[in-house]
Parts: sequence; structure tokens; C-alpha cells
Amino acid sequence: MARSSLKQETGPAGRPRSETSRQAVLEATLELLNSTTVRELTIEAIAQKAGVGKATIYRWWSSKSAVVIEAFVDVMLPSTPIPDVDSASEAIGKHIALLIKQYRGKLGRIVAEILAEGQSEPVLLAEFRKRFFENRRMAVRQVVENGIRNGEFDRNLDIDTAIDAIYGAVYFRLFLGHLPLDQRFAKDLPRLALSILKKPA
Amino acid sequence: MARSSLKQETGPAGRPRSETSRQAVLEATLELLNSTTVRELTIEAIAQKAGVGKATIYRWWSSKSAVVIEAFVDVMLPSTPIPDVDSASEAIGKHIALLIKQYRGKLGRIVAEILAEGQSEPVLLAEFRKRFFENRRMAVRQVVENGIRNGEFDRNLDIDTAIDAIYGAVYFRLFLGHLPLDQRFAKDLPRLALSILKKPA
Amino acid sequence: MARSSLKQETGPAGRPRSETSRQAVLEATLELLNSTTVRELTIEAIAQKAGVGKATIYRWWSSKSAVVIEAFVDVMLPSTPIPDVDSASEAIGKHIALLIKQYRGKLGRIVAEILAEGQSEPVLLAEFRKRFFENRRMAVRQVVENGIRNGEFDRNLDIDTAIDAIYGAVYFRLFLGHLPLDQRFAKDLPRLALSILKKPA
Amino acid sequence: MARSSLKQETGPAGRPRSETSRQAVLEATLELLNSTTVRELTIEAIAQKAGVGKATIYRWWSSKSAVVIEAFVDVMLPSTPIPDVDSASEAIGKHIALLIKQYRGKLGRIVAEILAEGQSEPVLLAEFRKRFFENRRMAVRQVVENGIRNGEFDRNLDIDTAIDAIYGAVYFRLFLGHLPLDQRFAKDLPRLALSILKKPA
DNA sequence: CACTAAACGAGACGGTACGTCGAGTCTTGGA
DNA sequence: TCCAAGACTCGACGTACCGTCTCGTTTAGTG
Repeated sequence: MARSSLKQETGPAGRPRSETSRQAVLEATLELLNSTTVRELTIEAIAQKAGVGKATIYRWWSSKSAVVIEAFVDVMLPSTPIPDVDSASEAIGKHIALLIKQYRGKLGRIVAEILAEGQSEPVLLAEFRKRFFENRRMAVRQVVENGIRNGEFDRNLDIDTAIDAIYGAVYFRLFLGHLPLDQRFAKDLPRLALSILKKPA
Repeated sequence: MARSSLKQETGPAGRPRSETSRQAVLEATLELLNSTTVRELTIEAIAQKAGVGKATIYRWWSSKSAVVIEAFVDVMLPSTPIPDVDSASEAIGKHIALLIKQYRGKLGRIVAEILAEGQSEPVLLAEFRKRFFENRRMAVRQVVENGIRNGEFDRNLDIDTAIDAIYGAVYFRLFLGHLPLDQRFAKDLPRLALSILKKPA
Repeated sequence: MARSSLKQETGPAGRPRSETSRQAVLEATLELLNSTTVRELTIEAIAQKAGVGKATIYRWWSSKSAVVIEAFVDVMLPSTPIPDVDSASEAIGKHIALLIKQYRGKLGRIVAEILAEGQSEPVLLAEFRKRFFENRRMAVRQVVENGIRNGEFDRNLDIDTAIDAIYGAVYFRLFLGHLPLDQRFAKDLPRLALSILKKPA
Repeated sequence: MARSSLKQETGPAGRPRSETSRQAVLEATLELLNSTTVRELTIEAIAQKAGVGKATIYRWWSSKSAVVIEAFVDVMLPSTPIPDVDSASEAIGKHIALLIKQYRGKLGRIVAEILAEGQSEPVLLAEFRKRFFENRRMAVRQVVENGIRNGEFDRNLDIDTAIDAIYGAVYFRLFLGHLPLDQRFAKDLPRLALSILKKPA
């Protein structure tokens, strides 16, 4: 009685999940992703490298992509914050330039590969949207709405379409690879973004 | 003699490639894609359905994706023409609306899946870019340049970035699935596109 | 403590080999051999019939022939015992007659086919020699030596060569098929065998 | 009329079989057999090496083994003659010693491999028996019968069984590999053979 | 000296089995 | 109850040869 009531939140019976294993899996995943693609990555290899049974991975994650997403979101992503400045224009511009810079490397490759995997795993894609995109989108939306309110941006703007155009340019290059995410793009796209958002001449 | 000098281009020795088999493979592929994803599609299944040996497929295509790309480009694509009208604005607007409508169905799903496969097969991605995107991009670029020349569009426009923003919006939705390629989008995006092209940066 | 010192032979980690699968493979093999030759037998067919993954077969046997040998030796062979009688002559004579009779049917065909496979797999041939021939040969040798000791057989006999001649006659007909292993042979060979063993060189 | 009646055996119309190709095939086969087994030998490899189309091989030979047999019998075999001496004993003894010596090398290996292949191709085995064994057997039989007639050998001998025992010893060692075809065997077997054939003491 | 007709080389064809790999599941013993 | 280990069934992989087929070419005899 007293025993259990004093114990904080007694979980279900049996051995609890091993945090050690969880960490090992995520770290092994990221490490392997340095030398392979998400596509070539196998659960077998992760288990091996992490020193973990395959069953343990299947117990806690629904698929390879789920592991990758968690590794990506939890460990690798310190996030790309929206700069906290007074001017909405400045915030947007800086954010986009930063995003392009980040996506030039490993980060961009992995995001693209996760989205690629997502094309055949709708549930995972939804999960990734929720954990990775939703907050960022909301934050950007907030900034844009502020910009509209304070007169920086066009009040008749179709916000969603505008945001899709701005971000879409980045992801389109990332995915299709027809043009690089280079310096010039990092300079041009923010300029174009603002031209989209601002009041019509 | 005339005989030898007129000798008509003798092909390489051996039995020539069977056009019948080629067709059968491509058609089987498209048919299977009605009920599965590119990811789930197997060469084994294609060979079976086409009544063709696996080796024949491997002889002529480098991978499953290569087959899908050829099937898609050769057979399924009567192309999405750029409307041939006087006004550049009108051409662009109509083309984008049409693209969105096409991508709502099977076509969009397959393009997305091909691009997804391409994330782990750079060579194939390049091939797809070349066979599917390059001409269309060039045509669009032409129209935009005409628009600039005749004063419809902004002469300081960064053309590549602008095109990426417009198309990127479509592919971003197609890939991420956060918002649908619906009627509203088909109405809003062309409007936004023109605002991008016309407005001074 | 007693606990650890008494610890009973813990096997290697992991799931132990399935005896069920082993049996299923060997039985399927024998069954298939009723309607095909060793040559035509495929690992694929064995796996199918046994309801077992191909990998399981490859994990435990080095080749098709290895499976056949094990099936043959473990399951099909209750052995051809050397009759346990006082007279060495009688033992040899009866044993040979029995061998010829046995080899007239399926048994002979399979032994011949295993030896045939062995011509291109020396390791397997050695294995088969060890598991199938060695003991029998030793037993026969024993009997012959006894016969020599008790005066039944020639004391100057070259035992190995003599045994090879006697058995060789059987296997020669089995392999070459120029003459049958018929009644007459079963009557003549034992007689010849004894004449070989008894007669002074 | 006269024309055709004077002409010797006019063959069928069309290009006649190329003796060059036939030779090339047989030579390529023998050469390949220096570095592989009959089992590993493929028609594809023969065709390649001989610079001949596969179809040409299939046109003239029924299988790989048929090619090997012909190569073996026509080209490699200068035959193992029965020594032509007065004494039957001497003839037999010398012949066996020679056979053992020959079979120690490549020759023995190939004969064994051909017989091995024959276990799954009865027709071919019969063909090989006919082309390779029959004459030799008949010759040996003749010598034995002479030996019987002139009193050297036992008149109650079961000739076939006796010959099988003598040759069988050789082939048994060749096939099973339990003991070598060494000097000692080449000395012992002829002695044993004569003891088998001669009059009972 | 063209014309037939079969054999030729080359090599693609539909198949079948190979041996391997990874998926996802199951079965041990130990923590 | 979880865990590592590792065996399990399953199914696709890409490869190698099989024996057959279609090409264009070559090489005789026939007319």
C-alpha cells in the first residue's frame, strides 16, 4: 500500500524499455547515414551496429523510416529558428537564406531522402510533416500574418500558396537537382520571397 | 562496284532487339502501376506479366526505375504543352492550371514516386530530368523571356528562381502532401505566378 | 557458489536450430528422389516441398549433394550388416549377395548418383566415403583378417586389392551398366570372391 | 543422267558441315577440360572458345557430354592396346598395369567424370560404353578365352564376372578415391588378376 | 555465273535455378 | 517483461546457362 503509493507512477509490470538501446539505435542510424543513403540503410545493419536485437527495433519503431525520422528530429535537428526581429521582412529573408545554407549539406540530403521514403509510406510522411514541418510552418505563417497586420505585406495575399512557392523553390531544387542551392540562390530567393509577400506596386 | 558502295548500313551481328518485348515490358509496367507503387513494383512481376525473361529487362534497362521512366515518358506522356497564345501571361497561367489538374491523379503520384526513387539513383534522376523536365523548362523559359521582351514581365526578374518558385509550389504540395492540389490551388497559383513575374523585385 | 559451478552447459546464444526443419528437409529430399534423379533435384524444390526457406538449407548444408548424403545415410540406411557367423567365408559370401540384391533398386541408383556428384565435389565425396563406406570397409576387413587367422583365407593375400576387386565388380556394373546386377551375378560373384580370398596368389 | 550416276554420293543441297568448326569445338573442349571439370564445363564456354555459334554445337551434338565423349574418344584416345604376346597371362598383366598408369592422370579424371555424367544421361552412357568400352572388353575377353583354350586359365571361369572384378578394382578406386592408383596397386592388381583367372589350386 | 539452300557467327529470346540478402517473426537463455 | 542473439519463412534480387530463335553472311552444288 504505502509502498506503491509512495512510488512515483508505477509503470506496467516487467522490465522497462532500455533508454540505452534507444540511444544506441538512433546514434547508429545517424552514423550509418554518413556513409549510405536512407534507401540502402537496413534495420539489420542498424541492429548490428547498435548492438541491439532486430526485434527491439521492431518493437519500438514501425519501420526503418520511423527510426530515421526520430534520429533526424531528436538528435540531429537543433532546428532552424525564425529570427526574432521586429521586421517581418527581415525575419523571412534571413530564415530562408539560413535554410538554403543548411540544406546544402548532409541535412538537405537526409530531408530529401526521408521525403522520398515518405512517398511510399503515407503514415510516416504524415508523422514527419507533424514533427518536422508543422511548427516551422506555423511560425512562418505567424510572421507573415504579423507582416500583413503591420502593413509590410499585401493584405490580399494567399498565404498558403505564397509560403509553398517560397519553400517549394528550395525543395524543388533539392529534389530535382537541376540547379544548386548555391550562394546566388541564397541571395535571390529571399529577394523574390519578399517581392511575393509585399504589397502589389 | 555500285553494289558494295551502295551497301546499306549493316547493323551489328546477331539477333536484333525485339521491339515486341520492349513494348510488352513498358505496357506491363504501366499496368502494374495502376495497382501498386513504384516502390512495390518488382522486376520479377514485370517480367512475368510481360511474358519476358528477367534477363531481357536487365539487358536493356539499368534498374526498375529506368523501366518506369521509359514507360512514363514514352507511353504515358502525350506531354503537357505550353498553350500557344499571344499573351505570355495567359500562356503561363493556363499551363500551370493544367499541370495542377494533371498532377491530381495517377500522373502526379508516379512523378512523385519517380523523383523519390531518384533520390537514391542520381544517374536515373539525371536521366529523368533530361527526358521529362528539360524541354518543358526550356519552353517555359522561352515564354517568360518573350514576356519580358514584350513588356508583360519584369525585366529585372531572376528567371530561374521565379520558375522554381512557381513549379516548386506544385511539387512541394505533391511531395509533402500538407495541402491538396485542389481547385483553389489551381486558381490561386496562376495568379500568384503572374504576380511574381510582373511585380518589380 | 554451487550455482555457478553447477551451471549446465549453456549453448550458444540465439534461437537453436530447428530439428523440425532438418527432418522436413531430409524427408522432402528422399521423397523427391523417388521421382527424380539427384542431378535434377533442386534446392528450390526441396525447400518448397519441405516448407522451409532456401536460406535454412544453405545455412546447414554446403550443397545439394550434402543434403542428399545426409538424407541417404541418416534416414534411408539401416545399414547392410555383415552377417555375424562363425565362418568368414560364409559371412563374406552372404554379405555380397545381399549387397547386390539391395543395389538392384533405388538404393543402387542413389549410391551411384551420389558418387557421380562426388566426382565434381571432392569434399563431399570424402564425406560420403567417411559416413558410408569407412565402417563397412573396416568390418569387411576385420572378417577377412579373421579368415586369414583361422586359416580359411590365403595368408599372403593383398587385402585391400582383393576387397577392391570384389566390391569393384559390383560398383563397376552399377556405374557402367554393361551388365545387370542380376540373380546370376549374385550367385557368381560370391563364389569368385571366395576363390580370390582362398586361392594362393 | 550420266552426270549424276558418275558422281559419287551427292550429299544434300546446301552448305556442308564445317570440319573446321568440328575440330575447333573438340579442341576447345579438351583445352577447357585442362582447367575445369566436365561438370563445370558449359556449352557457352566451348562455343566462345571455339569461336563457334552455340547453335552449331546443338546441331551436331545432343549435349555437353556428347561433345566431351567425342573429344575424348576421337582426339585424346590413342587407345590402350592389349599387348600382342603369346602368353595370355602376360598380356593381361601388362595391360592392367598400363591401364592403371594411364588412369593416374587427366585421363582417369575425365573417364570418371564422363561416367559420372552418364549416371543422369543413360543414352550418353550407352554411347560411351559402345565407343570406349566395348572393343576393349571384347579384346580382353578374347585373350581370356585364348588363355582358357591353351590351358593357362581355369576352364570353369565365369568370364564376365572375373573381368568385372579385375577392371572393377581399378574403377572403384578411381571413383571412390579411397586408395590411390599407385605403384603398389599397379603391381598387386595384375598379380591378383592372374590368380583369379588361373586354375584353382 | 547467278541461284538455291543449308550451315555458319553472333547474340537476343523465354526460362529456370542459383546463392544472397533483408524483411519481419519467433524462440532461446539471461537480466 | 525486455533484451541480444540468432534461426526461422518468405520473396526479390541480379547472374549464369539452358536450348531456341532470328538475323545477315558464307559456302557449297545446281541450272
